[in-house]
Parts: sequence; C-alpha cells; structure tokens
Amino acid sequence: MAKQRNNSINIKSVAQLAGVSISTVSRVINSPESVSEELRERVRKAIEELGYRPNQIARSLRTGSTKVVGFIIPDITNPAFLLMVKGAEDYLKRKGYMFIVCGTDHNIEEETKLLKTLLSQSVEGIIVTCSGGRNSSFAKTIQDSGVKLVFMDRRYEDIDLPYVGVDNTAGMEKITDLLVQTGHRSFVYLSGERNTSSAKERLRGFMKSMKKHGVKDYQVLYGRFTFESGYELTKKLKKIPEAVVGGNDLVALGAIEALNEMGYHVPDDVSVVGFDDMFYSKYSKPGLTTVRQPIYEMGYIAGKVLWQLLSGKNVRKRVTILQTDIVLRETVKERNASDRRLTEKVEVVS
Amino acid sequence: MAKQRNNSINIKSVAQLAGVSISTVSRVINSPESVSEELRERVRKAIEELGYRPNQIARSLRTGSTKVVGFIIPDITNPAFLLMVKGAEDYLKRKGYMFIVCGTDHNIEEETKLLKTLLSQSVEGIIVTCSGGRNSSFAKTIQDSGVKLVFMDRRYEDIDLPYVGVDNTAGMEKITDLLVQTGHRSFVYLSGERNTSSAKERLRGFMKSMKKHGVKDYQVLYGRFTFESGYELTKKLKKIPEAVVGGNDLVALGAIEALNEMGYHVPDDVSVVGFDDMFYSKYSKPGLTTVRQPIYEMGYIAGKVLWQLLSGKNVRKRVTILQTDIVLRETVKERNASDRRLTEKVEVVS
DNA sequence: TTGTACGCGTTATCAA
DNA sequence: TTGATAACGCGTACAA
Repeated sequence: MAKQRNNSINIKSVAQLAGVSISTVSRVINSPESVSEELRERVRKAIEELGYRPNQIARSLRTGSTKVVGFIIPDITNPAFLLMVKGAEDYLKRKGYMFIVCGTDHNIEEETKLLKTLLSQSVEGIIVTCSGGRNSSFAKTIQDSGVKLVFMDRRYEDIDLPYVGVDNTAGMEKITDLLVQTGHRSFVYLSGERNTSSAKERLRGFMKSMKKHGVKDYQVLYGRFTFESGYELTKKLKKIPEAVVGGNDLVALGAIEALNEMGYHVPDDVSVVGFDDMFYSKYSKPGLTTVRQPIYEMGYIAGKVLWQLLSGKNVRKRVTILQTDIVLRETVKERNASDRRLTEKVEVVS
Repeated sequence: MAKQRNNSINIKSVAQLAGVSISTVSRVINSPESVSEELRERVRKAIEELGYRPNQIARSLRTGSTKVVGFIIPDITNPAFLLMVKGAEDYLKRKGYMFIVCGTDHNIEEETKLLKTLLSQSVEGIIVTCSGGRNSSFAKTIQDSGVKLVFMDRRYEDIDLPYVGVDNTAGMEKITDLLVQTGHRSFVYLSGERNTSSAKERLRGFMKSMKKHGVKDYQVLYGRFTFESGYELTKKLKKIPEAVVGGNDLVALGAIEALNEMGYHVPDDVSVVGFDDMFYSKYSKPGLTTVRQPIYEMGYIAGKVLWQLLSGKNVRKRVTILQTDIVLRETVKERNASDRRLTEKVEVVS
C-alpha cells in the first residue's frame, strides 16, 4: 500500500492559491529577486497560509544534490568519535548540510555495507573513521561511486584520499621522552588492538623514543583499548617497570587500578601515562598525565576539507596532521639513581 | 551548476544491458517471485555487472516512504543519549531504516528548527529526547506535520504522544530510602537544571522519601548536571550532612571531590549517591553507589514503539516506564545512633 | 517577468 | 509473465 500523502500541500497548491504558475513559486523560493514584488508577496502569503515546505526529496532528485553528508565511525557510543563528528557538523551545518551518522561496531564488513547504504541514500560526501587497518572492498566501492570522501583520525593507508589526523607518533614519542628525561629506566607499553593506523603510529612513537635514548629495558604487550585490558595485562606482569605507558587513557587507568591492588603506589612506585585525555582522566585519582588530541578541531577541519571537495575546489593539502599536547597531572614522578627501592622490591615479588 | 550525474547506472541501463524493460528490473528488485527465472537471472547478472544500486531518492519520491528516521537529542556528545540512540537504531535497522541524529546543544530554539529540517527531509518518524521542560512551538510543528513521533527519556508533558522513559521518581526514592534505612539523618540534594521532566521526577522521588520517613533535616540545591556544579555546590555547604544525594553521577562525583578537599572522607564521614551509573562510576574511587537505568533498552523500546506507529498499528501503551536498579558500591556506609562524631565536627566547622 | 513543458529515477497501473 | 506509461514534486530551459 502506497503511503498516503499526509501533506497535499505541494508547490502546486501554493501556485493555485496564489494564482500563479508553479515556476513562479519555485522562483520565489530559489531566486526571489527574479520575481516581481507583487507576485512575490502573493506567493509568500500563500506559502505562509498553507505552511508549505519544499519537499527535499523531490528537490534532491531534480538537482542531484541532497545536502546530506554521512559519517562512518567505529562506535557511535564513544564520546571521542562523537566530538569529532560534532566538529565536522559544526562546520558543515553552516553550509546547509544534514548528517547521517553510522556506527560499525568495529566491524569491517559492516563498514562496507554502510558505505553502500549511504551511497544509495545519495549522500554527497562521507567522512570516515576506519574500523580496521585494511578493508579492500571499501576502496573498490568508493572508486566505483566517485563520492567525495575524507578520512578522519584513522585511514586506510592504501587509499589515496584526503586525511585529517593527529600526530600520534610524535605525541607518544613526546610523552615517552618525558618519562626518560624524568629518570625512568624500565618500561612497559600496553597497546590495544594493533590493527588501526592510530594504534600503530602510537607504538611507533614509543619505539622511537626507546631507540633514541638507547633504552633496552622495555616490553610491549597487546590487548584491547579498554580499562579491563589494561588491568589484566598489568596483573600478569612478571616484573613491574618504573613506567607504564598506556596506548590510551582507558588502558592506563586499568593499569593504575591493577597496580594499586598489587600494592604499588602511583606515582611513587610506578609512573603511568595515557593517551587521549578523555573526559574522565582529569577527575581520576591521581589525575592522569596524558596526551591531549585536538579532537573537535580534527573534526572541524575534516568538515572543512570535505566541503572544499564538495564545492569542487582543489584541496591543497591531502593530508592534515594536527599536533598534540602533553597534559601534566599526577601520575608521573621524577626518579633518580638512588631511588632503587622499587627495583629490589620487584626482585622479591617476581 | 547542476551537479553532474556521477552515476549513469540507473534502472534504465540495467534494463538495456539485460535486454528487458525497466519494469522487469524493478520487479526483480521488489518482487522477484513475479519474474520468470530466466529473466530474473539475466537482470541479476546485469545488476551485478554494472554495480547498480537503486536510487533511494527517486524511490522515496515515488513511494512516499524514505525509510529514514530522525533523532533529536540534547547533546550528541553525551554517551548516555547515544546509547539510547543505539538501542533504537538496533531495533529499527532490522526494519530497513536509516538514521539522522541531531543535537540541539540543550538549546530549545534549535530543537524546533531541527524538527522542521527533519520534516522537510521527509523523515518518516522522529524520536525526541527533550532539551527543555517546555517548548510550545514544538507541539504546533508536530501537529501540523503529522509525523510519527516518540519521546524518549524526557518528554513535554503537555504533548500527548507516546513516551518511553524511566521511573526516575521511584529510582530516586528507592536509593534515598536506602540511605534512611542505613541510619542517615541529614541530607543534601544536589539537583541540576530544574527544567527537564527527568530532573523534576528525581527530585520528587527524593522528597517522597523524606516525607515518608518524616525526615526534616534536608536541603535542596540547584546547579547544573556537571561535575563542577556538584563540586561548587558542595564547597558552599554551611553544614555537612550525613548523606549527599546527587541528581546524577557527575554531580555526585563532583561532591565527593569537594568533600575530600574539605577533609571529609567518603563514606566514613559522609555517604554520597548518584543517579545514572555512567560509564566511569564503577571505576571511581571509592566506587559510586548509584541508580542504574536501562538506557539501551529504553532506546530499543522507543524504536519498537516508533515502528508500531510507522506500520500503522495501534500502540497499546502510550507510556512505557522502565524500572531502575540500585548499584551498591562503596560510597554509602551504615550509620548508627552512637556515631555522632560527625555531627559534632560539623558544628565546629560551621 | 512569467508560464509551459520536460525530466530526474523510480514504482504502480494497466494492457497485452 | 512482461512492457509501455503515468505519476511522485520539483527545477529550469525555453518560449511568450
């Protein structure tokens, strides 16, 4: 059963009421200056009276322009992703766009599926935060369709499309440098899933710092990017290092919890750092020292880049990398050579 | 400049390639059983070969059914709202719907504006979590349009439309009862903005408990629903009560922070409870005793109700109220009559 | 400045 | 079972 037109008020009824042709009504809406003042007023009154609103669907079909952009993010429940989305929306809504936001639940197949759905919804552009480290069917679908697309925060490195991200490598290197400079000698790096571009970059930053300073006493562990994973990984540690580096804040917070339970004090016995500066990190006790990313700004710029693409402009920079800041709080403590109590304690424990 | 059709692959090109009429192609897509096996296969091969996907816009124009539902929530950055949205999406996406999610930033005017925008985008249904306690232009716009609409979590009480929410009153009453039963004699209730339906309901629950048990020693303070607000309100307290009740978890956590700084221990000196059981509350130290709402489920049911509306069914229950659970953690301590140390201390402080 | 008529891509009706 | 054709609501080239 075809859905009943709940609203028969279309351009035609307005035209009738105003006693003009539909083209005049259309013109009043789209280029009022090309209509005589008299008719313009008549039409406007008719529009007002009927409460007429142009049917966007019909409009889109006709013009080929839907004024809708889509987002594909790994998890619509994660505030960080949504802050990016908000950034992009804030830029694009001033240009008259609407938004469809889809979450893949970190599922790569879902990602391609959503892409196709968005395509058939005729979105004009798409902003994607990748769910995995590789997605071959994704690339194919994009190229076939010719949509405008921008990667945000994470990208598929084999797809050459504009990307707006954060310098994960430099950020992680910087905070690890800080640990080395404050006298830490032994390290554990707690990574999450190792497949996304950002996860790889962060680990690379950690490794760079280790190499640069000639530190040999480090260990890299893989888990997930969750509180629980940080907790469990830490609990399994045979040897407690002087510093624990979390692949993100959640992991770091989990590590702190585990360390506390194991009888270690942060930062007196062990320093811990994270990455993200998520909402809660400033309220945790002790306050987590971490790396802050310009999340909102990243989205905002991604929106801007997409808009350049949409308006047919040449995008000067295909890749935009934003820098991070270190947020000093309370989980890092300066250590010096005489401070060997910890190491001894570890010997006993292990 | 009209946008160039990037895809000339439409139903017509499929028909040509398969050597059939467009009606046959349409039928293969919408009612395959009504097409002979031979043609069906030919058409399918053509579709595959061209990578054809039906244009949803054209489809919508023709059928009047867009298969899109919109959400209006106060803040797209708040994980709680998004978990509701996810619940609704999970239900509705199995029915083939897409989603447009809009945030008002707690701005009521924006709310009406977004509603109108969604309407002109021809969404079939809308799920709304109100941004304020009243919005008169909202009601009018809905009634004029005849959209299917469901309120989720918060509603405008003067608009008679289906509502799915949580029993805020009973939840708050229950946890306050718990405090009374565990020997607490003096209370401070820290509310957020007092204009939303849920905020009012929670306060009502607190008051009911006070009255029921004949407690006179209580105080209600208004601020915002933020950590900072809970912190500031608490800092200004002249007299520290035996129990602080937060209008939500954020406020409660802020109160704990303030109490700690003021030299009070939670829960030894003061008990604190919240409402929401937000993500971080289980990790806070001490773990926050609070009220858990079935957030996801609420969204799921809202989705279900909307679907009933959309498929023209009679919705049996216009109002669905879900019950809450108390989550016992570490911020409440049993007190007894001999435990008067605190009161004395307070006398001195104030 | 205004109106007529066509087409956007699809589904639905009707004949064949 | 299949095909030709009329809508859906709008924008726009072209004619007046």
